[in-house]
Amino acid sequence: MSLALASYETPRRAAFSVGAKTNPCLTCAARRMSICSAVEAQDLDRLSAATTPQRLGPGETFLNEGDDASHFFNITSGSAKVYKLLPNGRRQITGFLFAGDLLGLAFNETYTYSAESLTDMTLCRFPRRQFERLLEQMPKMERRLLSMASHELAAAQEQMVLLGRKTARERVASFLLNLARRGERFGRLGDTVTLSMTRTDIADYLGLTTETVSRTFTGLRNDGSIALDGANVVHILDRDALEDAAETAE
Amino acid sequence: MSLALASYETPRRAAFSVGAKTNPCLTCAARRMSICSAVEAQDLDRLSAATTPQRLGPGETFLNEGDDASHFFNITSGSAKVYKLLPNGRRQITGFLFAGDLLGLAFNETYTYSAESLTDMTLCRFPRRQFERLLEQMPKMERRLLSMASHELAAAQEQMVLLGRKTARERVASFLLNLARRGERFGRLGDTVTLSMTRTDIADYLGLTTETVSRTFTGLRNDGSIALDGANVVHILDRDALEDAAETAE
DNA sequence: CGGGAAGTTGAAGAGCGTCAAAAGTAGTGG
DNA sequence: CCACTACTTTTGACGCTCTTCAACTTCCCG
Repeated sequence: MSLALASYETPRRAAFSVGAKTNPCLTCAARRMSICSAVEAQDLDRLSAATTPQRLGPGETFLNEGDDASHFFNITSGSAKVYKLLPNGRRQITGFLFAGDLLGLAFNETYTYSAESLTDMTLCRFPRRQFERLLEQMPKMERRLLSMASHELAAAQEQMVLLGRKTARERVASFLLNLARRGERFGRLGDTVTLSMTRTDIADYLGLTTETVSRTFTGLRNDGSIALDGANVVHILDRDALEDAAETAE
Repeated sequence: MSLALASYETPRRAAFSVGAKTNPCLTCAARRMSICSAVEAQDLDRLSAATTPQRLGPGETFLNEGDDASHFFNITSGSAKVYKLLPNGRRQITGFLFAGDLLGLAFNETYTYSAESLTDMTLCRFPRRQFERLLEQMPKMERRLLSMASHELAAAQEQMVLLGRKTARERVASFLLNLARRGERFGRLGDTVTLSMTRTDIADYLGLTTETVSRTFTGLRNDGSIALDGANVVHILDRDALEDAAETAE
């Protein structure tokens, strides 16, 4: 659910070494960012035994709102969007997900949202019941999960402020800054952001239309706050200006 | 965070019998709705030993965004609003809270939102560290907490759809239906809703202005979907019409 | 009663959405 | 390498919903 940065290109190697003798979790680039970091080395085998690795190309729907919540997912590489639809086709993207993010934490019987890959993706897929049993046996992992859920809750509240009370310009500026911050947390430079989602996706995430998002990008470019290198690479030229435009609290 | 119904008037007796010999949790009207329901009777003493009861009148701010997250709260009666502010004074209410709801689940060092009572309130106040220690000792309670957090996350996503993609009329209709449903879950009739919050609060929750909320109420009344008995009591006359107006998924 | 807050209603305007078309970009195949 | 197509993005003109500003009404508590 956390906002995030486009196309996570792992500095280490790819998520799975399928068929390797060593536990794949040990070499998983996403491990340190996810719940797995709370799992002791000797428990990793039980974790990896429960999981099925899965590879997806871009644009694949791998989770459908309303379906039985049979599985729990952990993204190991790539990015995805999570969304909900209204009857007449309006769409709200509730989050973009990246390596380390979790998905399917539905304690309801059915998923309450759909998810679709944006890029090539790899993920760990756990049968839900089995995952819940593992949680009971690994209190540290459960605590980590609770901590991640509470962070997501805080992010969701921040997003409510954006959707309920910010102007188009503030929304786009906040969005870019969030992506930049996420990039920094994962060791990238904070002044360049690569977008793995379309303008329509951004619009559906920010509660705007494609046209307004596009116009707002243009406006920020004309102000000298950002520069666009193609449609998908954004250089932050004037961070202070962007932060003023975002009207972020704190 | 869950939407909810105005002025929780407990069908049993008030939350605390201060100074009683028996454990106050045993007579707590909020127990069955909260995490405490996952605590064995013999553990209730440890729980109640950690808590300080607190009483508030209406309009008291008991939690401030940015303050040290020193305590964790459990509402035992009454209602409150949780909100975030933007620098220029704009406000987004991220939720209305009622008996059984939790507050202060910040795994950050500081609160990320403020909270203010709407009515007379009682709450249980736990020092955060101590509460975390109790959680470690009571895995069932921790699991219950995780389940509540994931429900809140689903509710937050639903609210994002409302804020990002619904019209004023759809927002107000959804809001009223949510209150009505919450009322039903707590044994009240689903066709009358008592509002414990002002029009301004509703507006700040729905991402609108007071005027628009007021006009929308009037519109729904003129359609015959609702009737207003004073400003704070809403009778749902035509539930189907209201559900159509809400454009809820599913 | 009376005064202040909360709610309602009205008129005008702004910001964003809608509709339409042009420009840019990527993939495909001759 | 270029042409062709399909899609995404950008830009423009216009309209609508909701906001803003203002006045009036209702409610409530002393």
